Amino acid sequence: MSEIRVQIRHDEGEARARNVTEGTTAADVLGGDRSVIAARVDGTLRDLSHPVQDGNLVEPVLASSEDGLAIIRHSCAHVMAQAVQELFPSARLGIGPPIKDGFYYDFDVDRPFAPEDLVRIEERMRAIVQTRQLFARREVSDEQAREELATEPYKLELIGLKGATASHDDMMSVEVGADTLTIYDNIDPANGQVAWKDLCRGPHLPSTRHIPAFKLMRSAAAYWRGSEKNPQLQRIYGTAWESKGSLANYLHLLAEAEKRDHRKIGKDLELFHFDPTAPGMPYWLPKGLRVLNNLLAFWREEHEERGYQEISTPLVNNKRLWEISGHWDHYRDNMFIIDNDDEEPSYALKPMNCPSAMIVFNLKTRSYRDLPLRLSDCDPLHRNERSGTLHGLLRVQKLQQDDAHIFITPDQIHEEFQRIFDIADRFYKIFDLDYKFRLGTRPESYIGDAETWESAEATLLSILDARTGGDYEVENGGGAFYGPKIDILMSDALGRPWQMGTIQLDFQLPRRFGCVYTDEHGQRQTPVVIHRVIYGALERFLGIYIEHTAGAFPLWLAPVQVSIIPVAPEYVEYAHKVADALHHAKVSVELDARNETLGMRVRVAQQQKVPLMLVLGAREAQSGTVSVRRRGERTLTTMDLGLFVDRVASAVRARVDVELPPDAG
RNA sequence: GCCGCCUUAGCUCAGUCGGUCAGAGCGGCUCACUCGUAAUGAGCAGGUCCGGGGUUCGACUCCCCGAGGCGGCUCCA
Repeated sequence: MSEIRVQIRHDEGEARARNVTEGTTAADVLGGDRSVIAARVDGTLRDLSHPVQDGNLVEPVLASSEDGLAIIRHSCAHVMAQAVQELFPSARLGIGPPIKDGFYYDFDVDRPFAPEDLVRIEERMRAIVQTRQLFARREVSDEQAREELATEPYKLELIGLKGATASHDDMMSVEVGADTLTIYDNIDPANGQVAWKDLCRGPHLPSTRHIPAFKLMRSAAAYWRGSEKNPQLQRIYGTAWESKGSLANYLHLLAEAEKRDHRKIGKDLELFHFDPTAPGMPYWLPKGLRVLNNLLAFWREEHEERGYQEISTPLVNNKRLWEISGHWDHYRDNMFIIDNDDEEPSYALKPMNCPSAMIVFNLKTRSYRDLPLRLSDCDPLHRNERSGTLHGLLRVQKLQQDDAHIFITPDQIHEEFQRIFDIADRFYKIFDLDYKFRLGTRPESYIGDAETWESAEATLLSILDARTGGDYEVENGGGAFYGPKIDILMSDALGRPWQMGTIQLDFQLPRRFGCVYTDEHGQRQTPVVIHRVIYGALERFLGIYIEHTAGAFPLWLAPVQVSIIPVAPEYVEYAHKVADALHHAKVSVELDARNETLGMRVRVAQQQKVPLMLVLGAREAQSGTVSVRRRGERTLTTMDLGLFVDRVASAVRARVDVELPPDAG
């Protein structure tokens, strides 16, 4: 046999050359380390059984690496599909890719899976893992694949889409790439028989015994190839890890994340309520509204400083307005329409503020000297969402955006965008939130001409490139119907992404509403409008922020900033004096003089996430001091009442944490 | 909108394979204790078992319809 020469590299270190005989596999080259479950050959992930070629650079893929976990999860998806088809012979296969923290597989089945089915499937999977089936890769022609998969209509459809899918849909391309089709056989080592097989690009684990830990999570319906027009398949989600410890750790993290759920915290802290009579439309309770008002007060200060002028406009408009704006044709399904049988025309609750801003712009003749004209509008909006899409505060039907419409000349676009990005930076830094950008381009349903759209998209692209150095996503077709947009995304406690702020470029609405300004040559011009929100919807922002902080708001935002706990009834009088002093200094106080033990009342304040607690007894009453306990800390500080009031009040005003003297006992 | 699951006291949840089983803890109220930094003790009150139909001698329990919620899909701030 002839010799070939390969390079082997471990841990990003120096590559070392080695001579091996032809036909040597990646596994042979990399040695018998059990934590190596695949190979990267010249940068491409391969099975360990892949024969290396002369000149290849071969690197190990560890089970615990990101690629390794994806392979474990992908192989686990196969095991699940095999179990499902063994238990439900009529089940037909959809696709089964690895995803963040796990995998799923879609099936066309006679009836949806019940929770008990998942238990049975999981048991069968454990049995399959026990048998140590081998994953064997085999290249097949299109014809051969069609023949072997004749009973799998969805796989046949994928074969027909081969090549076209790779660029369009990552999930589909897991099954078929652009090149030769491959089938993975699961071989039972006991008898050498093929126990199961699936059309798949791979790579896969050497055998099922390399799946150390997995768990099925839930089942749900999902449209075939992600389109509502297609039939629904039944999807089972699972998770898989390189060790039992990692699985346990992941499940623990999930449980912890659930405790941060803003819906639970909102109830515990009495922030808001959803009533069955108003789905998706929050009742703001006193404490929740206080937080919301604090957010808005901060927002107003910052925006007035930056030249924004706030307006408020009608909640209900005649449908004529929505016809002019295009909402009637492009957004009607999401609008609450008030239809009086005997009266023409209809009215609708506003789902967006933009048309009203156009009307305000048109109230005067405008000069280029008036631009940029920044009109903000935080009115409540109503959007009639499809049922099944609501989600606590994160997806509501009544919302308030920190909205603004900025009328500018075309050559002011770039600078105005920079100003908006600066505001976003300032806000998100204060709240310590992570975010990323996403560009949304022209959707299927749009107004205006393609050329204008393309130039607007190009403008946004160049701004984004300059701002982020290319660190952003592009969502084709993700724009608003009137223009392309840059969205700002954040994640909830479970890592699910949500669209928060958005900055949208609009050449269409000003034209539709006949907005004009006079330029420096006395010519009438149509302004460009930027629609922008920083918080996004206040409801969603607060929901995300609750999950981010687990309800432990910073001092300036907290609904109750100081909780006062007198040690015994005879000190209640002094406690009232302290409460009054704080109240007059515009600090939000709660006095807990209930007939409960001190420990109990401290505990309640702690659970209510009150930032500061004052315990008042004989010592304090006598010396005119307060004994301060910070949320989450056990160390106490005793300080003069007047000093404490000043410190807290100024910290609240400055929206910073309060500074207390070092521990004085 | 689609699929599945869920809905019992203010909250969190037991429970009945259809028959005095409507329960617990927390919370609330009352009383006692008068308390120094994450749960003092005792007693009392509190439920249209989501709503509407149906099956049955009998329905919180089974069936159908509806509402709301949860998890996804689709759609979006």
